[in-house]
Amino acid sequence: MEISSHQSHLLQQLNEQRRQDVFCDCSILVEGKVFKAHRNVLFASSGYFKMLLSQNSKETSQPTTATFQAFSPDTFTVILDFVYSGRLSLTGQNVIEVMSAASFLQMTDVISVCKTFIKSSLDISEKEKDRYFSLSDKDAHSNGTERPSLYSSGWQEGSGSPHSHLNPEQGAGGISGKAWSKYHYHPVSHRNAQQLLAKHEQRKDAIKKTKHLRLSQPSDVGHFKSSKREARTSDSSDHVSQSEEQAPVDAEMDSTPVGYQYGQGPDVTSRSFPDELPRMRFKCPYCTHVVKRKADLKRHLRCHTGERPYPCQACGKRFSRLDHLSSHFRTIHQACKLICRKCKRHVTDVTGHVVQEGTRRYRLCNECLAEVGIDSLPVDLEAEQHLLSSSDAEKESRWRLGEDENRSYVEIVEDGSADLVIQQVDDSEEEEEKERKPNIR
DNA sequence: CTGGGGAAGGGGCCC
DNA sequence: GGGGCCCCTTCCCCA
Repeated sequence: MEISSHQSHLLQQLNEQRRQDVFCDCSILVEGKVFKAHRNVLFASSGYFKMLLSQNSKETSQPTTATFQAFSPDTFTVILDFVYSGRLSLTGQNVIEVMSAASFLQMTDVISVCKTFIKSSLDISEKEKDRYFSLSDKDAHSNGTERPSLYSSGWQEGSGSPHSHLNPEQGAGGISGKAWSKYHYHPVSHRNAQQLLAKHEQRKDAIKKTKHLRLSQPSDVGHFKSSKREARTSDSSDHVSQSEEQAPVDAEMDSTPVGYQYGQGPDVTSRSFPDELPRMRFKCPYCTHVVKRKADLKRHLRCHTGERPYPCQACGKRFSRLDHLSSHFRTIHQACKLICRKCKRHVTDVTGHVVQEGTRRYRLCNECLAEVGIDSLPVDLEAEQHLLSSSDAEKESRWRLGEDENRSYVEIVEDGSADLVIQQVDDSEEEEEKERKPNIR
């Protein structure tokens, strides 16, 4: 006969002991703040502590001290509260840090939930963006107060938030992997997020198979960055560089991202990081990349999630970054290089044409085009007429490509960039689009 | 097979 | 934090 309340009761008791510093035999120092805990609980919850404490098991008579500066006390509070309650207080503000810390501490359950949280938020974010972009209201973009706080609902038990799906009755049982299933985070579009994740991974596999193969080989991690980048990041502490050498890199989402692996050295009782370590560094939970700004990490995460929120309205190709889209648009569709590829003379849409040869597009003046033979080279009218031939007048007004053929090169560039319209669309559309445009790389 | 060029994409960093 | 620029690497295509 099993008494279901026993687990939660036991954990509650342990949590009470922790709060009252009863039988606590482990001190964790995070940026100067001391957290008291029980070794056996930490051992059971964290791969990092398991390794740390197992190597220190012979000295059980002495209290263990661990020191961290890789994450903030607030973040560790969230982690420790989870360890002792099974409840993870995730918010949009802390999820990156919590995931990074969980990666560090090798708490796979926490990582999984953080992943789901991020994925779901991205999905919600996309839908919200769609809504706002469809309004074509620039004010809505710039005025943050009008946008819903996508992460405002913390994932806390009994929060009453529509995004909170923790059942208070399920209380403290979630510390075991089996019981964890009770604590699935089910946001508005959890299922969509999972599908999105799977799709992103499939696409990423197809597109970047080579890179992933390289990434998945730890021995090659050191060659992942260019020499310049290595030099740039060399100011990082030993903490980072050592981790990059040790941590197995696996870009697959379904695998467990293993974070920093400390505690393997002789000094396992106390582990401090060098003081010169920048106070806040953001570690990618999927790879060993570390950035200084959260925004950079957010941008970097797109290369793992495969999120491409910026489609080119001219050709449908999607980009993960706005500047890449702008660059693509200027290069491909705006025909920045208004020179004849053969005679190098300046040409306009009147005096020359864009021709397509294989996958290459370039301009030839009418004279060179005649020399080469206009029949031998298909004139690529699509790029120039794509939008003009559209029946959508609004689209035509947005993408005034070649609208004024006498306009100077500089003018075209400047005005064109101003006309660049970014549209955010649902991923399901992308899949259909991908089928329609199989040549998109 | 090889080298050059174009394009994409990732990171650092400034505004 | 977002936008944008610069730099770099990688991949692909072509001569």
